[in-house]
Amino acid sequence: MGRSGVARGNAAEAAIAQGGVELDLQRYFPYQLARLAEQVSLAVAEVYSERFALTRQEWRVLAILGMRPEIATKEIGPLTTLDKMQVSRAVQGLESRGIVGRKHHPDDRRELIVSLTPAGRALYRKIVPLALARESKLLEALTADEVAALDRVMGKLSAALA
Amino acid sequence: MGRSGVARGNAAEAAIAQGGVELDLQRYFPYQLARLAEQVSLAVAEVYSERFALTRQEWRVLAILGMRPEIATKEIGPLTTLDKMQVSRAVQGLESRGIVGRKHHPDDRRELIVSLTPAGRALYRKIVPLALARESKLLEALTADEVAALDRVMGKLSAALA
DNA sequence: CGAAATTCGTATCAGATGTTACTATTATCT
DNA sequence: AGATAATAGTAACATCTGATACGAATTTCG
Repeated sequence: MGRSGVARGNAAEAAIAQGGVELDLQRYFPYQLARLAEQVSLAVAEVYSERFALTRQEWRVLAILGMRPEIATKEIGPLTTLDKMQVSRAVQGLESRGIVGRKHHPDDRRELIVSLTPAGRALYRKIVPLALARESKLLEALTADEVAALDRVMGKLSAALA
Repeated sequence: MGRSGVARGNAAEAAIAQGGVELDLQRYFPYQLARLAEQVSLAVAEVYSERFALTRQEWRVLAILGMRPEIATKEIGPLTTLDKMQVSRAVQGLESRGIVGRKHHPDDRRELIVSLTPAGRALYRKIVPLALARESKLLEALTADEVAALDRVMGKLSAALA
């Protein structure tokens, strides 16, 4: 029988010869995923960051507000995967630039209700088509079947982790 | 004819009635991907962070060193997707704990050559099986075909972005 | 050869981020 | 009701991170 390690690279073989297991970072799924997510994040950030000076957190809050005319601050976290401090800072940033307004909930004065200002809504209308176009451009690299498969598998993985 | 927006949710319909396009963050691919990557990153960080007090950057450098007995610092960045400052700090952190050693390149004293110490190699041998097991556990949620498809599609997307 | 430019790695400082603790308000429990 | 606990949001502090600039070593080019 042939010696072991025939199908592996030299480094792997060397590691195994030393009695160890080895890990190829380039083929390690968590690393691949982190790298891809970083690339995509950078590509998308061009849309909201460079042209509109929004942070990623502010952009997420803005996206949520586009669908919900009014929303309690405490609801934003779960919807955007931001912690409450990140939400607080993002909303403050948006408010300081006149993109959102805040008021107290009438029945619970601890809560703040956030909504887009007219300027905020105008910004939203400008930015969303660009963001959607960027998404389309990214996914153009794939066939429709591949996009569907990716979507399904990512959902499955995400659900398994939750 | 029915009015438009029949197949959409109320929020979408409301946005469209206002003449705007809308974006559902939960279904926006870049957000889904970022969220999944974050979940996976946290799951994997349990392995190296909690038990061995390594940062993500240090873990990546360690992973590279497991395959390359010696490596120039300047090569680490491209292999790990870290910038030179992150590499510098990660290597310093590893050195301060006796996990790696450094020496000058004999023919170019600007460069530093990094290698695992015996303690570093022992750590590597302990940690890699755990990291691989964690990867397997994550991917258990998928069928073999799904894993293959995911790998292929991620590679395709990543290549298109590079 | 010797000045200028380039490369490698790091110090330094500014800004971003996470953690803890606090204030204000409301809910709960006796 | 009144004390106690819980919740929403933020301030304050410590830490992490990124950008710039620098010193040391080497290379390039006049």
